[in-house]
This record gives sequence, C-alpha cells and structure tokens, in this order.
Amino acid sequence: MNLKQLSQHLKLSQTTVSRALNGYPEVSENTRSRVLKAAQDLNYRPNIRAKGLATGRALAIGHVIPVSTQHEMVNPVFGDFIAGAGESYAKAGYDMMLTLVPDQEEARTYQDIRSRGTVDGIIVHGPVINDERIALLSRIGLPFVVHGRSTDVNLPYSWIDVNNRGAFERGTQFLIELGHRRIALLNGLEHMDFAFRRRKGYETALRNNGLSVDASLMRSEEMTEVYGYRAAREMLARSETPTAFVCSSIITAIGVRRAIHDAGLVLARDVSIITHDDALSYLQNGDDVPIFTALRSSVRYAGREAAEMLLSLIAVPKSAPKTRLLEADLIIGRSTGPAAT
Amino acid sequence: MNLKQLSQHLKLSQTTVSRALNGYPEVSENTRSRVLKAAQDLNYRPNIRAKGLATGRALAIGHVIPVSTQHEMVNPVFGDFIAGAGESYAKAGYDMMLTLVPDQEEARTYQDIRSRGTVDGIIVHGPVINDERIALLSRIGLPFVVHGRSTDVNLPYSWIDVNNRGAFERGTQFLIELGHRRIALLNGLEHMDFAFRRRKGYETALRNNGLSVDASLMRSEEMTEVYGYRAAREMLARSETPTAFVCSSIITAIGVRRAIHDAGLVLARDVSIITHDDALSYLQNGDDVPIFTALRSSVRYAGREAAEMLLSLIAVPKSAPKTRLLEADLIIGRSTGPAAT
DNA sequence: CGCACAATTCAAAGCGCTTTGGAACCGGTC
DNA sequence: GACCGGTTCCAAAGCGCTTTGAATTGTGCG
Repeated sequence: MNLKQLSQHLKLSQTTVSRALNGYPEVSENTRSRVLKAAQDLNYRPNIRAKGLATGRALAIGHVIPVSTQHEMVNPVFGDFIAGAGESYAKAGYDMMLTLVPDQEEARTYQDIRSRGTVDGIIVHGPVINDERIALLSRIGLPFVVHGRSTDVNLPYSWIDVNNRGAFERGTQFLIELGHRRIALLNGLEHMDFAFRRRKGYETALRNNGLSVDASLMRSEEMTEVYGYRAAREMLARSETPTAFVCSSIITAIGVRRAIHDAGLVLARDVSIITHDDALSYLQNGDDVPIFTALRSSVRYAGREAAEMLLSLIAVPKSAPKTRLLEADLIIGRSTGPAAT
Repeated sequence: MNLKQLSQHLKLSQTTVSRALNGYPEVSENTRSRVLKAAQDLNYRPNIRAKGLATGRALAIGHVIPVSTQHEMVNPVFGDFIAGAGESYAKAGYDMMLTLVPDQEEARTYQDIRSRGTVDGIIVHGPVINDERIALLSRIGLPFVVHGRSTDVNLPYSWIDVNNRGAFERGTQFLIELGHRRIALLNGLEHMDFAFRRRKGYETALRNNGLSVDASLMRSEEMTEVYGYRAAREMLARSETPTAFVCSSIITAIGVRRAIHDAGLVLARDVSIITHDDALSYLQNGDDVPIFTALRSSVRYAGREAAEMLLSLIAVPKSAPKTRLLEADLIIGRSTGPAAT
C-alpha cells in the first residue's frame, strides 16, 4: 500500500492525501478525517526512504561507537544510555542508527555518514582528551551532541556530562572526613576524558586536605572486576595498606570487595570503598540500602536528555550549542566507615 | 556531490558512472578506473536513501528490543551481542537500526517496520515461550533471525541459540558428582524461553540422579545482584541449607557470593556456585583461573553469527530457515568444590 | 445574478539513484 | 562495401514521497 494506491482508493490526488496525513492546513477537516480513516483501515505507512529523499531529512539519529582494536570492551554503560535515548526518539518519531567504528577509520566514517544521508545528527560516545572528532564534525556540519566532554577542545560544541571532577572530589573528601589518609584511586583509562576529570577531583580533595598524591595508590585501566581485584589485592598486601578505595565503576568495586574478603578483612570496618555508579538497570547498587557508598548519576537519564538536546538542535538549524552538566548524588551505603586506627 | 554532478564532471552519463561504481561488466576497464578515481578524489558517496528507493533494499538490519513496562531492565547481554553483529554488518556494508518496542505495541511496530521499508530484515531479541512475534513476522514476510528459540512455536523459523538445557543439565550433574544433594537454582524469569530451558536441564539432572525437585530451592526473577544476594541469604539461613547454587547470570552469582561471605561461609569449601557466563567483555569471569565455575558461551560470537545468518537469508530470497545450536563450555573455576559433609 | 476572494483540490516536477531498451561504434567477415 | 556480433555508452522511466504553482469549487456581497 503506497500513497498512490491510497489516493486512488480515495479518489483524491496524492497531494491532498499527503497533506491530510501530514497535518497541513489547506485541507478540509472532512476530507482529512476520511483520509486518516482510510489510512488506518488499509494499514498505510509512508515509505520512510521516499519521504527522506523528498524532504532531505532522514528522521534518524546515529550513535557512533568507537571500537578500539586494542581494548575489545563494549562500554557497559551503552545499553542503558540508548535505552534512555530511544525513549526520546520514539516520541519524536525518529529512528536510531548504530555504527561501530574502528578507531583508525574515524575521519572517513563521519564523512561517510554525512554524505550517505542516513541520519540527521549523531551522538558521540566515549570522548577522549582532545578528541579530534569534535573538530571534524563541526567542520562537516553534522549536528551532534557529545556524551561527555573533551578537555583541550576549544571549539564550542554541545555536550551533556556528569560533573566527574566535582563528584570525585566530593567522594574523596567524604572519605577524608571519615579519617582516611591512604586512599587509593582505581580509575578508568585516563585518556578517556571522564577518567581524567575524576583523577583531578580526587587529587584536588587530597591537596585541599594537605595529603600528598601518591602515584603508587593510583591505577588507570579498563574497568573490569579482575582489575579491581588485582589492584586491591596487591595494595592490601603492602606494609602500608590503603584504608579506602575510590573506584570509577561498580564492577571494579565488586573486584575490590572480593580482594578485601580474600584478605580476611571486613568491608567498611577495615577498608572502605566508594564508587561511581551509573545506575545501570542490570547492575543496581542494592535497593533500600545501597551496597556501596556511591556517586550516582543515571546514565539512562543522560541518554534521554542527550537525545532531546540533539533533536532540538536539529529542529532549529543554526542554533547555538547546548550544554548540560549533571550532578552526581552522594549516596551512603554499606561500604564506608571510619578509618581503622 | 551527487551522481549527476559526478557524471557531468566526467562527461559520462549517469548510467555509465553508476555501473562503473557498482561493478557491472558492461563498462570498459578504462572508464571504470577513471570513474573510480574521480569518485575517490571528489569524495563522492551515494545517497543511501535514493539507492534504497531505487533498489528496494534498505541495506540495513533492524534490532528490535522489547521494553517491558514492568521490568525496566535493559538486557546486559545486548551490548556485546550488537558489537558482534555490528562486525558482520560493517563487512557487508549494512547499517544497524535499533528500535525499542514497548511490549503492548509489538504487533503494530513490526507492521510499521515492514511497510516503512527501513530495514531488510530483523533480529528478534529476548524470545519468550510461545512468542507471538515469530508467527507475526512469518506472516508479514520480513526475514528474521531469533536470538534464542521459542518453545511451543511450531512454525519453522531461523534461530541461533545456546544449548541452555544441555548446559544446565551438565552443570547440575557436575555438582552432583561433587557430592552435592541440595542444589538451588537461581534462574531468570521463566516466561523467557532461555530460562525455561535451563530449568528443564537442571531438573533433568536431578531426576537422572534420583534427587527430588524441591520448589523451595528454585527462584525465578530478573537476574540482578540483589536478587542473588537475597535469595541465597534466605536459603542459607534455613536449617537445611543448600550446598550449591546454579545461577543464570554471573551478576546473580556475584550476589550469591556476597551472601555466602556475609553468612561467614567460604566459597567452594562450604558452598559452591556454578553459573552461566555470557563472556561479556566488561564482566569477565576472571582470566587465567576463572572466578566462577561456569557454562560459558560468548554472546558476542552469537551476535556475529546471527548477523551472518540473516544476511545470507536476505541474499537468497526464498531460502529455508537456518538454525544454529551453540554448545556452552563447562569451565572450572574457583567457586566449586566437593560438598561439605 | 455576477464577481471577488478564500477554501479546496490537483497535475506535475523533483529528490538521487538504478535499470531497461536502444543507439553508436568497432573490427572482422563474406 | 554491406553486414554482423560484441563492446561501450546513453536517454529516459521509475522507486514513493513532498511541494510548487495552477485549477477548481464554494461563499459572501453588492
């Protein structure tokens, strides 16, 4: 069933039917309702490719996920983020398009996306420090919103991000106030912008309290369980052990907890953990009482908001970049306590 | 830069340029290389919408993710699955389209997808027992591959699945051979087909060994950490505690481990755990020595294969359904030991 | 009743590509 | 020199939709 058939069936022109369907004013209410009814009955759906060709809009948003050949990891945050974004798209009648990009081919790929005309805008995931994609996309002129920010990029661009620095400063401060002095940081890979900012926050809190920044208490790796376990195990075997850990991911925190148990220590009493928590639906941090004391910020919410920002950017062509900084909540769970003396 | 401009630039007709670009034989090698060079230099990319309109193919595959309004959970497996599928699509020049479908609107949505013509085929995620979508899609005539199967559906259809039943039978058998008699099952929601099959496997192993199936040792819920924790905690507080747990997810297994620790027991010595492991990139089950004894099957690999099955289904129009059963590996980790006597 | 003007409706062009059905050209053959 | 088959190229139609510009119908008023 296409427009032509539908209009023949109704004995109207394609023009009129098209207008009736798309809510243009120059068609009488009478015919409009006739058309809508027929469309409903005959199960008519406009062909989106043809529509796109005619209007020049794709009615789709692209999500570009960098796939590093070195670290094969799929960002666990991704599922929840697109679930959030998907809600916004569904409401607006947009489709969501996914592209996996091997990191060597980035420049080419964005050009491709632009000229193939499959999407009206894109969401950029996983920004690194001084991310080249931002300049590239600005140059190309494809609307985009970054999930995160990129330190050292000076162009104006649209982004939505958690206040990573503030959150980690706050979390570290919280531990210091509990009497902790040797606080370890198990961070993500620090070429990633979010991880870089988190370290800054952690260091700021230490310095503000006259504590020295000890490189031997800092790690930066892909945030797996095993990473948390290994790092904590090694640190807890020293003569001077850390009394608290700040983790960039709940998964890493789980590894740390395992190391603590293995060492015969008790969480919160002997060693404290505070972690960032993206509020992932399948990795919830307990329920009424959180397992881990955490800096929580829903990535699903971020997805929803990012999508809406992008859609409004697309709706108003030459609009100025939008930015949005989300604050993480510090929620107290069962993983922190006063420093053992 | 479009075809018309390119052909004018080359002083050739659009026909010839199009043919040269798409590798048709009726164009001399000479002009072909001229065309290719010009396309390269001028950075020409065919508009995919126009191409789709003209050929009737969308060059895109849809992934439809059911979003239940009750359980807000995003399947954690999803990220890895599409990472795998994405690899296959990239090679074949296909795009990947995501659609989130609230479960009430399923029927309408698939119809929509079909008639909007955005995709050439779809991958069906999260099949339940007697899943209606399979009949629906067969009727509509849209090529599809199910990730999983659906018990009680009698039509032929294409699927790729892990041998869930066999795996859980084997895992349970393994525990029985270690001397365990009271073995708990912490399963996923059992209207999901995979969970249903896993229970069957578990029960089969018990029966084969003359053990009774004890409903009080079986749970069926969304596979979170807290679920594992709660269920294990409750069971371990009984007078007759289970000596081993079979879990449907590594996340749940982590919760069980926490409960074991909290109860002052030691994993493997006092209580054993065996779990299904989807080999998720961000939730790896240890490295050299796995943390959990597990039934492992890479969901990323499944994604890659599912995509390839679907592409070949699309390439050969009336082809018969393809099916593929993957076997899970039983890998021995540090979470199992002989039953405490 | 006839006219101006608004309210409806329509035919046709165009979006960028593929593909059909020929046309033009080439060297070789009788 | 006419003819032929093969090679190389082209004009034009068509995919399903939107949108421009024009035609048709309806309405109010002098």
